[in-house]
Amino acid sequence: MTDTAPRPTLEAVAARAGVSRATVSRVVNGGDGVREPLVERVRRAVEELGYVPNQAARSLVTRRHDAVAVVVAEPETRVFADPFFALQLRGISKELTAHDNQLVLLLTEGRDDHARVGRYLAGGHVDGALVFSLHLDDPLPGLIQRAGVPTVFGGRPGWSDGLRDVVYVDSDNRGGARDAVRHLVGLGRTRVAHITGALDQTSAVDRLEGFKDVMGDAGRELVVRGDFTPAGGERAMRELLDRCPDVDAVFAANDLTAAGALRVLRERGRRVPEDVAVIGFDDMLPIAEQTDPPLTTVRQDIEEMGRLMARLLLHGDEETPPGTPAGVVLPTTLVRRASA
Amino acid sequence: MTDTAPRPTLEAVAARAGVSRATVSRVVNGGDGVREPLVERVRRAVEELGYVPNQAARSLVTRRHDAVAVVVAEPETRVFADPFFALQLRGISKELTAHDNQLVLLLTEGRDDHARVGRYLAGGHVDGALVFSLHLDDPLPGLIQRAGVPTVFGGRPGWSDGLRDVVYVDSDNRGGARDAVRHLVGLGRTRVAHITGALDQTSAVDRLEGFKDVMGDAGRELVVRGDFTPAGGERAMRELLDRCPDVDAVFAANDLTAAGALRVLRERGRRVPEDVAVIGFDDMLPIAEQTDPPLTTVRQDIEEMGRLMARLLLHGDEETPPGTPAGVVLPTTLVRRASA
DNA sequence: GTGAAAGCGCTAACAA
DNA sequence: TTGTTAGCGCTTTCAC
Repeated sequence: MTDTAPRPTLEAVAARAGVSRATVSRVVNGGDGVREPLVERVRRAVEELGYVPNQAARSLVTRRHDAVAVVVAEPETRVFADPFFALQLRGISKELTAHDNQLVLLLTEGRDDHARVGRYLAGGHVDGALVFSLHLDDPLPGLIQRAGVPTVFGGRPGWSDGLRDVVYVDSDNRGGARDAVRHLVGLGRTRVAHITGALDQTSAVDRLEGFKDVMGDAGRELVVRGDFTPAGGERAMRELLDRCPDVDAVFAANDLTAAGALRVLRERGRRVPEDVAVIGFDDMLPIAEQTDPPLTTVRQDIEEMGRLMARLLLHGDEETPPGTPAGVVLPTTLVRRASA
Repeated sequence: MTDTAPRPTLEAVAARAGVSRATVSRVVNGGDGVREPLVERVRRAVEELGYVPNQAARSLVTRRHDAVAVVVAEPETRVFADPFFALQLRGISKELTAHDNQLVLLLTEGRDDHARVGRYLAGGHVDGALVFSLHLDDPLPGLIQRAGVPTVFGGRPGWSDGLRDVVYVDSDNRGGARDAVRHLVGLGRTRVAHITGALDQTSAVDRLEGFKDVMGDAGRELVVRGDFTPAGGERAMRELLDRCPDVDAVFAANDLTAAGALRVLRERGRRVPEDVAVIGFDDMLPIAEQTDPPLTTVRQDIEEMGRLMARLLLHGDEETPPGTPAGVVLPTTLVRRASA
C-alpha cells in the first residue's frame, strides 16, 4: 500500500534543467517572474521526468490542500434510495475538478461518526466542506460550524439556534410547490390535497408552505402526512380517500410518494388524471417516467445545485460583497407528463 | 479557504507534557514502548491542547496517506440513474472509515478526465485505488495499472489484453442468471426469453452466459438485445412479442429493463405472471417494489461488494497467499415477488 | 529575474 | 525507555 517507484523531486527537475529549485517551483506554480527560455527548459525537464508535485510537501508549507470535504449525513437509507445524492455529487465533482480540487467524501452513519467528522474537519485536512444534512435536529451542522471550516450547506438548514450567516444552496421548494398546486387549480380541480414529506426536513416544510400559499385554509383538511417513501404515499392516499372521497387532485411531496399514491388510486379504481390528477416533486427520472401514467412533476436542477455549492465554497469570498444573502435558491420547473 | 486558527503542533504538546517530540509522536501513534505515566501525561496534553496531527507533515515522511481513491468511470449517465453506485460507496466508506482511511472520490467524464486521473494516481496522493469501469473498451483500467497504484476493480474487468493478476470483486452474474432461468423453467415455462443488457459490459455478458447455461441452444432465438434501460426493455419486448408471440417467460438483464418489458406486456394485454412470467436482476428497491406487479428479481449484495473491495485493498497483502484467485465473486439470491 | 537558505510538522534512525 | 537529530519535498523570503 506504499509508493514503490521513487518519484522525481523538484531537485531532480532543477538539476536536469540546470536551474535552482526555486525557479522550478515558480514555473510549476504558474511561471510568473521567470523568463521565457527558462520556463521552456523547466517545462521540458518536468515533462521528461514525469514530475508530479508532492502535495503533502506543498500543503505542509502552504497550509492549503486543494481538497474539499463532502459530508453526507445519512441517518436514513433514503439518501441512497434515490439518485439525488449522486447527481449533486456529480455537479460538485465537476466544479472542483475545474479548479484542481480533490473531493474527500465523508459519509456518516450516526453519532459515532459525528465525532470522527468533527475531528477530521477541525484537523485542517481540507480547505472547506460541503454539507448535506437532511434533518432539523441534526447535530452535525453545529459541530461543523464549530470546527471553523468554511462551509456551504446543501438544502436550507433547519436548526433552531440563532446561527446566522449560514451559506446554503437550495431549490425553490416553496415556489415549485406553488407552481404545482396552481397547475392543478388551473386544471379546474377544486379538491386539491397534499401528501407531505417527512416534516423534519426543510424541503418538506417548504413544499407544504407552498401548498398553503395557494390553497390557504381551504386546503387544511386535505393535508395528509407522508414521509417521502412510496409506502408513506400509499398510506396517506388511503387515508385521504377514506376521509375525503371527493378529492380530485393530489400534490405529493416527491415522486416516490406520488408513485405510492398512484398505486392506491389504481387499486381503488380511480382514473389518473381523469378522476384524480397527481403531481410529484423531484423529477426523478427512473420513477417519474416509469409510473403509470407517467408523472407530472416539479423538476429541480440537482446537478447545478452541487456545482453551485462548490463554486460558492471556492470563490465565496471574492464574489460575495458583504451583506449578500447567505442562501442561494435555484428555480424549479414544472414538467408535464400524463398524470396532471 | 485557508486555516486560520494556528493549530498546536507536536512541539507544543511536547513542551506541555515535558517530554520530547519523539515521545509524543510515539504516543500519538499507538504508545508502544513508552512507559505508562508518560503516556498518560502526553495524552492529557494532547487533550488539553486539542492537538490533531498534521497529515501533510506525516505523509511527507511516511509516504503513506491513509487515503484511497475511488474512481468511477461514468461515460454514461446511467451510473447515476440507479442507487447501485451509492450503495457500493457506502460499503466502501464504512470499511475505509473502520481503518482510518479517507475516501477521495474521482468521477470521470470522458477522455480529458482520464489524463487527470492518471496523473493524480501516479502522483502518489493515495495509497490505493478502487475502480469502477463499466465498459469493455475503457482505457482507464490500463492507465491505472500503469500508474503503479494498488488497485481493486469493481466488477470483472473486460479488457482483452493479457493483463493478469487483476484483483476484482463481482457478483455472481452468471450463477444468478442461471437461478433466475431455472426458476422460470421450474414454473413450467417452456418459451423462456432473455433481454440482454449492454453487451459491452461484463455483467451483461455474464448474465447472458448464465441464460445459455440453462437454455442451451433452445434459447437462442429467444435472446433479444437490450441496453439496461427501460426504453431498451420496451423495444426488446416488442420485438420479442412480434417474433415469438408464444413467449411465456422473460429474464431481463436488470430491473430497469424488466420494468420496460412489463409496460409493453401490459400494453399488449398479456397478464403477468399468468401469461408471461418476468424476472429482473439487481433488486433495485425503488424499481422492483414499484412495478406492477412487483418484480421477482436477483439480488446482489451491493454494499458488501463495496466493503469487500476496500478490505481487499487495505489488507490484500496479508490475507492473500500467493496464487489466490484474483477475483472474488459474491453470491446472489433470488427474491420472489409477484412477477414470476 | 534568479538562487541560496530557512523552515513547514512530522517520523525514524541512532545515541544515550 | 527516552531524547537528539536528520531529513521528507516543497515554498518563500531575502540577497544577489
